[in-house]
Amino acid sequence: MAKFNRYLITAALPYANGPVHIGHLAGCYIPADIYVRYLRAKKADVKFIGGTDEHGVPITIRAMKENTTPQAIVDKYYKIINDSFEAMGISFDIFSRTSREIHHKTSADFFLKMYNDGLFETRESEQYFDEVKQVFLADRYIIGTCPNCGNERAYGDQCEVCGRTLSPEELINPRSALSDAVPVKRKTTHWYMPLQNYEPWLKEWLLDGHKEWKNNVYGQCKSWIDSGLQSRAMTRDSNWGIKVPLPDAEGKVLYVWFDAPIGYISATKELTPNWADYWCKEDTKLVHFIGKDNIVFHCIIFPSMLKAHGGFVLPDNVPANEFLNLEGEKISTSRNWAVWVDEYLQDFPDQQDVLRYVLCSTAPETKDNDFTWKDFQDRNDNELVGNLSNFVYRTMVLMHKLCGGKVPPIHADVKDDKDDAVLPMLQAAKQKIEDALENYRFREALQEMMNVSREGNRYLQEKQPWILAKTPELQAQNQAVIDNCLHMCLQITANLAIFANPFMPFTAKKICHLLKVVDRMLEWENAGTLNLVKVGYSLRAPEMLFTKIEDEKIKAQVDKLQATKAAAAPAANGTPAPAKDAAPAKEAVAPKAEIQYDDFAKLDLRVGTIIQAEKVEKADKLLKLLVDIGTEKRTVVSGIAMHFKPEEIVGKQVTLVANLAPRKMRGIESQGMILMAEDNGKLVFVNPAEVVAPGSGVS
RNA sequence: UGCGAGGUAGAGCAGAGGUAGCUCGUCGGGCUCAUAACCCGAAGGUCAGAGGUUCGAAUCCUCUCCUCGCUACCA
Repeated sequence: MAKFNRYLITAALPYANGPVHIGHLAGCYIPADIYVRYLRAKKADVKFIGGTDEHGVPITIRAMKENTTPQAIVDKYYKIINDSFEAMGISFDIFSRTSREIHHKTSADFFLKMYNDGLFETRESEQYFDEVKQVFLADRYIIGTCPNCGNERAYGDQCEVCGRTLSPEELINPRSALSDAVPVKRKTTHWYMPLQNYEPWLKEWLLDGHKEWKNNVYGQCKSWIDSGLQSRAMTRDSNWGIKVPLPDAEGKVLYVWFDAPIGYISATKELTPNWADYWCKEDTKLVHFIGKDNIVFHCIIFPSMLKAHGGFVLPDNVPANEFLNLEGEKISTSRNWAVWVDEYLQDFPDQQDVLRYVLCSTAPETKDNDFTWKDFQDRNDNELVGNLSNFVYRTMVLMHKLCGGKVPPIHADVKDDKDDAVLPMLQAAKQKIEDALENYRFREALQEMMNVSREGNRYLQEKQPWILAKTPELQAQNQAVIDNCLHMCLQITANLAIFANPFMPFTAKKICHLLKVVDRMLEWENAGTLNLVKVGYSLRAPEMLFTKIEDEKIKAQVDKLQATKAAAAPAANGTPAPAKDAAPAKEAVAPKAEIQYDDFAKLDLRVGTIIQAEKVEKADKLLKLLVDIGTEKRTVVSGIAMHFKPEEIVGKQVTLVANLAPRKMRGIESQGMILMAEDNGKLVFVNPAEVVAPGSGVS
């Protein structure tokens, strides 16, 4: 421990094309946050770095499909992701983004330094090109018929139906996933990093020097290194990303896996002018928290880059976690099989610590694990409510009933073995939690913390102060025993706040509030002592730290998941579901910017009746409607043909935006817009609950 | 296909040659300060399967099966 004087902790940069889900939290962000909070409690000099990864081909493709810009996509998800982390108490010192100027400069400089030192080789290769969209295509974005099983939607790198690994050449009838065009080969030049040159060094630094790394991490690295490394392209053909800082490099950007980890450096620069202390001094302990899919990049490629560039510290550890499943199935963003953090926060307000607790205790530290809502409820009800919350509550209640609401004194003359055992128990727990945390065994640390509460309950049960209080004739001597017991219970409660703080910071603060102590009590050095609450202090009224979760709430969550399955089912029969290719089923709802009443008042909303409806020729989605708004009849073109037949909507009342600037669609001028509610892809008319006169205003 | 990690009680995990353990659930009992919470006790395992080494194997070796990841242009 003495070896390091400061800590630099990073958590994988989430990719900004979707919100974060519980798998992200369990695998990476919660362990990282626990570690960081523990270090801060020990008053260590620590910086916790995070941010979104905003480059890469998938974002550009998504933008193309949604007819928007990559920037719009990353802006949207940066906000959602950042808000989710903040609300969950993931205590980043900075949560930056790789689209920021400082990152562009840092990455470009990093590349340039390596370039100037002659550490890249250039190679020309032939890549598939989409002539319609004018972009190079990654293998993944070429679709064709699988030569093995005949699946017509096999990807250029793999067939999802038979699992066979493919190359685009093998596909029968290959076409671009973006435009359906037949891809052509085109020559392109890229800068490669010869990773094989770093092999001897990697063997020494990683294989010999870091045998203490987790099995899954070490094993995978060893396998890569032993099988021989190759040159790897560090640039791509794209116009979204960090421009290659060289002449004649138009249309070339840095490979996202080159720039993303440099994001840790840029974010630190953005955070503090002393960034170099954290990145360049040998007495800094750098730890990367990631999921198992990121192992080679963080353990082999990025360290090789740092080594090649020179002047940077290398990771001391990369405690990668495995994956979290959900109700027995893999979490899937595209199939919407996930518990989204932003939705959890809405559905379970102020219950961040429940999720933090459950995800930590079921974290996939050594193998993939399963999250189920039933387990979530059980752990909350049995462990948090039954054990922890209950101990604190009964301590507070008894203290009020039997000790006048004040911290009772210790009476040395009646102290017994059980009282004396409390201090060593707390000290042993502190030691065990420290050992576990410093070795990245978070589940174990959490269990030790809960064990303290369990010991507290047992102690209280053995002393039975409520029995002693029932014999008034012995009041004088019994009160001393009661005092000792509750004094100890209160000290245990205070210790619990310190122990719980890294895992459940919101709960730790609640305990501080109950005990009327300041947050500084949570400093780690205070753990394992018995002078945290002062004799004679009057404390607050008892409060439950956690409450049971009703069955209906759990059922609602399970139903919500099952509904996504049902929604996906029709696509599954017939043609194979284009799972990853489909636009994510979830449209996260980012709240729009606040507006003033005047902005709202500009809208002219009116109720109208549809008096005519017909399909627009050569357009699958459009219906041409004639809407009667009392004073006049408006022609409106509406994109609802997939949802309604013309004949079934004639006579319906609708809400019309009457002062929207007219717009021509398919040659027809649309004079307004009809309000629709969207429920998971299903459209529903927004109209008055009762029929009103055509032209009635809406406000 | 190859490589890596994992497979231990209903669930989640620990144990790395010497009597299979912890938390939760289940069952039985106790208690009443505490939200049927708390405390005590019990049941529940051919340690994925097969073979081998050994006085002795969950643990070491060989083979097989299952899950997940990586397999170098998904990020």
